[in-house]
Amino acid sequence: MGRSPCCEKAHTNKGAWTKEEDDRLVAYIRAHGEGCWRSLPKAAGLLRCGKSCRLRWINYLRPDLKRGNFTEAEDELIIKLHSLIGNKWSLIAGRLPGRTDNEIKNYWNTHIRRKLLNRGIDPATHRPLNEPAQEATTTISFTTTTTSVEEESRGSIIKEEIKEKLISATAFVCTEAKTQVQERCPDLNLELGISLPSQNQPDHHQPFKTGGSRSLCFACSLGLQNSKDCSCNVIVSTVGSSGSTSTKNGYDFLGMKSGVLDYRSLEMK
DNA sequence: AAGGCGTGCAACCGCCTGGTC
DNA sequence: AGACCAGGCGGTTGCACGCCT
Repeated sequence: MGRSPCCEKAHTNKGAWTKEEDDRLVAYIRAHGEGCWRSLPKAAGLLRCGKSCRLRWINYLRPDLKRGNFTEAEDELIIKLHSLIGNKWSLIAGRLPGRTDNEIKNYWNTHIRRKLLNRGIDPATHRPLNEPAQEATTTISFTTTTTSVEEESRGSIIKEEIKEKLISATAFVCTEAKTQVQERCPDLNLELGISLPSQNQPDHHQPFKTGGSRSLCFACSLGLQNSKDCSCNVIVSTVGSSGSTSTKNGYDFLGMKSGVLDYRSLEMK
């Protein structure tokens, strides 16, 4: 059975939005708020697909959007975040108030890619262009399903090394980016600090404390409290011998607790 | 002036994920 | 457990516009 279309395509407009359509959409959302996108077009009297309405609102009509050129500081922040998390445009957009994922994605493809190439940096890997290509995807498993004590301890060494590298890389990015942007946007919350999960149950969404006992999940550290990416209090994946995962309290930072760190999530294409 | 070409950006498409029943 | 649905995301497309020849 094929996937059902998101809306009745036969009776929907496509292509550029007219002023009148924009006005209708804005008026409806002002009156009723963002709600069910599927039913919104009909309710607002628009011959548009719900997805199209959502996109138009998020990328163009939202009142908090910052139009205009990207600043140098924003450029650098995007580059650094991209080097850390790859093409996760929505996550990157989450750190740039007033910018949308689509805008950042377009800006990356049209400006930053070229800028990095001019600097002699591969925009996909953030490495010098003349550096030999490396395997793009590496999956490192340090599950404790091995029976040998030796293998287990080796796994734990690798695990610690990865932890340290992630922490230092993250700290570098956070510090650099924060310094640059804070000067221009003092109100911007740039607490990009990322900590490993505390063994203790963290108080959800408490302010990030370096050296303290509390920690936030990755999403919260990126300022995405209450987003679907937030894993505080929710997830710890434990990999059983069957390979299946189960969830308990706590946060599984990039699979640290589960013992499976999938570098595909950090892959730079 | 006009045609070709490159660039930028809005919008679409298809897939994935999480929630609900 | 699995089917279905809505929302969200990243990749891609297509059009408008400006520059160059």
